[in-house]
Amino acid sequence: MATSELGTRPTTIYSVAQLAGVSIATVSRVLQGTGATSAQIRAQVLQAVEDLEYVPRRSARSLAVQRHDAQGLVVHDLTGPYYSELLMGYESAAAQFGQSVIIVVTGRREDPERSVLELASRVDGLVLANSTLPDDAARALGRRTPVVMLARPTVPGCDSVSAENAESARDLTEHLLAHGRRRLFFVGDPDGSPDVQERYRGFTEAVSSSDASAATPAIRVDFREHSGAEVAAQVMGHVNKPDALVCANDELALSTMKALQHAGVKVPDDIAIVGWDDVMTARYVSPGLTTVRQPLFELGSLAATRLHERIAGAPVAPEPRILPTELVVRSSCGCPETDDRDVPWVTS
Amino acid sequence: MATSELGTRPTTIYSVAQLAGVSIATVSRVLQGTGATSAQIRAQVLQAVEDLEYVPRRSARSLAVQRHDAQGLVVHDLTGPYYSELLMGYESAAAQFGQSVIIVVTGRREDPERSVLELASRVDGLVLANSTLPDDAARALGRRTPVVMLARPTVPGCDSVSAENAESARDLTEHLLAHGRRRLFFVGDPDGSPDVQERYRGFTEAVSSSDASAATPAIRVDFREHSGAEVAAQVMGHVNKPDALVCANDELALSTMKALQHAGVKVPDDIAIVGWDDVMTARYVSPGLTTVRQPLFELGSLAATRLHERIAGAPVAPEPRILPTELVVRSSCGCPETDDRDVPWVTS
DNA sequence: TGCAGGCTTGTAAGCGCTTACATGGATGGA
DNA sequence: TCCATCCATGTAAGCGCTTACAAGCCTGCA
Repeated sequence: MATSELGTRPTTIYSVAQLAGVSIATVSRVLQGTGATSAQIRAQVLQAVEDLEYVPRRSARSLAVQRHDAQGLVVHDLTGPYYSELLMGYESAAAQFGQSVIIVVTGRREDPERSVLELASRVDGLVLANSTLPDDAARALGRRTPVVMLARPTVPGCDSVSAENAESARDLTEHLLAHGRRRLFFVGDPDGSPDVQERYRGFTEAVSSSDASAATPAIRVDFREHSGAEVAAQVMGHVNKPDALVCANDELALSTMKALQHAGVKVPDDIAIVGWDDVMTARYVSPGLTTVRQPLFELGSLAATRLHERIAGAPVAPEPRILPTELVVRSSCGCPETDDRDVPWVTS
Repeated sequence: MATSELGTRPTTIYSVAQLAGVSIATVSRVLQGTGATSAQIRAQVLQAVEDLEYVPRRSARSLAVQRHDAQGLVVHDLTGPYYSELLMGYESAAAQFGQSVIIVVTGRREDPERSVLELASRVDGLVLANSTLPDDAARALGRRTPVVMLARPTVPGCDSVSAENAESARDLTEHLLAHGRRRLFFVGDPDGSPDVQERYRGFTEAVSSSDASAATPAIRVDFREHSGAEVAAQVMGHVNKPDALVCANDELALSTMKALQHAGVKVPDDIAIVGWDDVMTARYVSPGLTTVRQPLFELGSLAATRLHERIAGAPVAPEPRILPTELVVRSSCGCPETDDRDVPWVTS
């Protein structure tokens, strides 16, 4: 019955020990389940814990055992469906291991590197998503604490997990080629993130091993929704209009599609459009957006798992873990409108 | 140049003190900026810190000062655009105060209450979103540590921040009534969350102060996208079909709209549909979804700020803070299709 | 020249927990 | 009946940091 005022902090292991009539070592042992304890004593201690509503201070434990039971997740931002899925997967796996997750968003920090360093001092390991820290900073960090890179190439001393990109880019591009498209543009900035870079690579590989032509370089725009108008303008102004656009992600693809349609362009008849991520909107627009689904939840969960293994002492994996992706064909690529069967609002 | 092996943990305040030739107290003082220090000594210490790549252990500091410089954010899940915006706002504000944020998702925990308790022991305060913990648990927590309720009515001893609901529900409903709609259904489970409950209240108030009729009780379905088919089936099977649906959120509204359209119903001609949240998809579907925009980023940021104030010693606010929402009129309500001006893909 | 008072720095006592080691009582075999 | 063992518990030494207090030095004024 600890009706302690807020601000009073009396309930420590000492209070419990005193109430239970034992030493603090015994309390610790029954709470941790380490060491042998008699049923009698155990019951007393547990009773005292309950009466006092005792919860051990984490910081004291962390200091004593030199472990935080926490993981740090560092991302550049949190916008869009990409990160919420990822985060769900991450938190879910971490919870299973009894790990807390502390998240820092570097995009809004004045000094990301010191935020991360400071984070490192309160966790047992870190997951670094792309565009958060430069490689050398990541490597330095990797010398200090376990780190796993997310959606980003490995650096020495760090693990890496990501979703497949180049191959699905090839598939997607070849799909467009099979539809007879011959003037393909890539939309997105390959220097913006490793993901986009890989997608661009797959795209160019597929195009150059065909008789089609691609606009080189890509239409370099920011990842986000607001870029659509700009892309449409560039496309419309081009002397030799494309007949297909491979966009670096769905937000880009969708806003471009809308802007184009707004300007009177028929999608996919005049221009086919495809993207990445399979966001919710992709199945709601008309035509449905052909895209690539990434196993985001699994990716997050894999990152947490790998980090946990590293923390537990596993060595750095020599090879990056790459999760397969899945082509989701709808009709923005030129395929016929399907009679939605895999869509949440239709009972099968 | 600390090329320490991973696993060696030698760099403590003692190493720094030794290298700089001072006492640990002095090191602590220059690092904290507390107490007077001579420029000479300060430079030596800073140099040693740099050479050793020293970063203080948080747990030791936390133990000593009885503060974590961390806030806990407890949410039920993380799906959808709702939470990513909120989280962005939260993290952003917390970062400004130098607070870390630890997040726990109760939806996937076997024992939410003890997860939160355990969280409480590593932060200085908590924000509890709706559907995470029962009121009595929240109140108990509020006696132990500062807590701010998010999108959820206040309980004694806790603060509360949320977005306006009932009033915008009234506005939305009256808007539908002004379009001549007379058989309005509410879709969503008022018992599911305080938000929905308030929206339902606003809805019924507006309907009952008009000559329209409402189906009572509401069509009670889960918040999520997959419920659309079920709603459509119920609507279609109804002896006296509605001419307008007020849905508890956009996912529900959108999937219902799709399912209805799939069944040949014209939206908005046969049935008008409106929702809540203004998710990305709302502006991409056809007809555009009329909805209510909540200031999610601000809400998150406000929660973090209020919690920070509480931690700093401010008393519990007597009144909940309620952020205004905004009606976003598109055409699913029966308004004419606008020539999109406020939409990201159109350059104004 | 002597001493009060102001600065800078060091000393040491915690913060609350874990755990190696010491201790004492009960147990069982000779 | 005695002693070696084992088991349950207590004692105390940290973990790495902060901070109240003591101590030493220098300055300036009487």
